[in-house]
Amino acid sequence: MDMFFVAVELRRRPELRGLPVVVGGDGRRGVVAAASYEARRYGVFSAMPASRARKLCPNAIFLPGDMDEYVSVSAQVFEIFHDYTPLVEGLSLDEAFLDVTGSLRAIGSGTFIAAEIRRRVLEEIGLRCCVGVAPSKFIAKLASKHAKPIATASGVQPGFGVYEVLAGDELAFVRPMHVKSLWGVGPVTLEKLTRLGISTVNDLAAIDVRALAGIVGESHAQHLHELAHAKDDRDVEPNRESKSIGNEETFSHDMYSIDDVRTHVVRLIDSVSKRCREESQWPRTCTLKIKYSDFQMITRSHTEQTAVTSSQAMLKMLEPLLTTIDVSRGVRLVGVSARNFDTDGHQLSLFDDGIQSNDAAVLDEAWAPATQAIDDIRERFGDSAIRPASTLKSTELSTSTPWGPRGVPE
DNA sequence: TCTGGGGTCCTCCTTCCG
DNA sequence: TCTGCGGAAGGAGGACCC
Repeated sequence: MDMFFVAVELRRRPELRGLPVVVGGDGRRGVVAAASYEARRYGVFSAMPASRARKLCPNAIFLPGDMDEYVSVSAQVFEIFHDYTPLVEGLSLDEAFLDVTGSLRAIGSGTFIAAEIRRRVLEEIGLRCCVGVAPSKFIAKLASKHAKPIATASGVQPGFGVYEVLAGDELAFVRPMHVKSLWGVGPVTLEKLTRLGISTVNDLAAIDVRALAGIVGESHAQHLHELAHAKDDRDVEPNRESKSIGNEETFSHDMYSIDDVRTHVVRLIDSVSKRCREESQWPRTCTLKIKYSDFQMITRSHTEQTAVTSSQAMLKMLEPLLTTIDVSRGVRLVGVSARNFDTDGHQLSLFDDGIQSNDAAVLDEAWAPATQAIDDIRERFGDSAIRPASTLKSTELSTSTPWGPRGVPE
């Protein structure tokens, strides 16, 4: 999708079309989540600190994000995708891979399907999208980038809309590109490759994979080597299971009190455990993430023998880890995540059954009726209807960015 | 004057256990 | 009984993606 978050906002506020519009970055510590092409002409792009974006483009209109609306619109777009193939692998809210191999005979060529999807997304939802058509996911991804409009200081050049790379043309397409176009080349890897004198995919393809492994590690080297030779045989996976569920939040002011940190941890646990239950995922491992005021980040995790889902059980796992946090350094961000999911729930100990138990799984079971009641109340009256008492003041420090955990009451 | 949030994957190190 | 080895699992952190 083209500038998805901004495009959704422009649907609601058409008077802003043609103006530099930025979504996100309205908080004291916010960053840009998406920028219109008009804003990009001034050098504003996503992930940029809002303060810098304001300097580059003082006329930009900053809008707070509305994640619920983006999720809803994304679902409508994905419904259209499913009219052409059941093999849809969502990459994010605004991006997906579609395997249309089985639809070619019944519907038409890849480029025909791509054009149809573009037409319907525009007519039915009012958003523009670009499509890359290619024999593999990696090349299709690059082709879709090739199809997008380009913003330059002199204006916005319209893109192709649909760009196809035919089987056999992949190498000719990818070889002249800069290595940073490849998946897996970020700032650190780019720096390493540049030191080796590698700037294009062609340069990368010429280097021995063992020499590359000495620089970036064996697995990463193999991955880059294959991409440089346009090899990518990954299937489109429509039902990829999530490996972890988490929430994190950056605060408008650093925290120096362990009680404040704990309050936010309780709130984040409440949100994460709720999502786990909604998705029927029972985690065995809970991780606490802390970013100090000097931007040093630490993670501390705990793994239980059996899986849990209640907030109380997760708190039991993280509470001892909280005592290792040095709050005197100032805590800028707190995050909680759950992983190591068991698909078949958890087993109960035979020797322990109290809600004061030190065993997280037993605690989990003891709290099950209350947890179910909480979920029922939220289902009927909304997320803000009930919350942990210890979190009643916890939103005071929160950033005003829209990217915090969903379901947090005002 | 600053540097988000939600993920995945990988690597390295340590610990435990047979 | 002690020691060393190797694999599995866990913990921490880095890099990357959108």
